[in-house]
Amino acid sequence: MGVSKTQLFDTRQNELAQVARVLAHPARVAILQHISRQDSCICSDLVEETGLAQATISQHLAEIKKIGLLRGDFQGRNLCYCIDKDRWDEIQGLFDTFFTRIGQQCC
Amino acid sequence: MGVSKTQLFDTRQNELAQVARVLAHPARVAILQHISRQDSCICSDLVEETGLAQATISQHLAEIKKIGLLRGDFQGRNLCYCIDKDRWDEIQGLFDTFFTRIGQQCC
DNA sequence: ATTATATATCGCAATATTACGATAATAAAG
DNA sequence: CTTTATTATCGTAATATTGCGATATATAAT
Repeated sequence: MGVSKTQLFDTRQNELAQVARVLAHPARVAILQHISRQDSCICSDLVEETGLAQATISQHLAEIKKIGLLRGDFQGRNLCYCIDKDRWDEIQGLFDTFFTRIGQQCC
Repeated sequence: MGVSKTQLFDTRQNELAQVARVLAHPARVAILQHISRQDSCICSDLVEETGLAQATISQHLAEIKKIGLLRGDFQGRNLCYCIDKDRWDEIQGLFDTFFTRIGQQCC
């Protein structure tokens, strides 16, 4: 059929999967790294940086926004994005808990 | 077009994305959790556990194997999988580095 | 208000993923 | 060697993702 049967799984499993999906594309990994490297946040020389089209970058940004990781503010002409640190730490915690629990129980 | 342009990104970015992709489905998260919960490893009552078809579970297991996270041994009739702890720790490290670096630099 | 620049959205094509039934392959038991 | 139980693979259908050109929207400057 081809539809993910999310109803078979619990909230935590679905949430982790949803967040992992955002990191499951190298462009989105690169975008997050690039945004974080700028002292003050950054707009979209991401297009130059990555070599992807503007529409494509905008779509990837939308995916990252969906899980609450981005905040955008206009600075002059430019819309500058930065990472929402609280949400970032929260998600880091999600992964850390997942990895640590399984790592302890396993084998 | 619809092809991920992996050549635009570096090895680390692609590796993280590839690993994240495996975690990007709740069934695979659930499978990993379930395998880790068994003292000795587990075979496939995963089908019962999840409610997915046997072929589907087998496919998900293959995805998890691709990134080196599973080791399988026959015990009697049953093929019992367990998590490769070394690889698990390695991947935990990958995510931890990624999250920590970005978390420090950002904003 | 108009213009210039930046970003988002739409529509489409190509490819990838998810799921499952059917079937093949594998390993223990008889 | 044959049978039985378990897991893997194949083929296929439905849906999702990726990417981009074209276009719409939004903000700042004039």
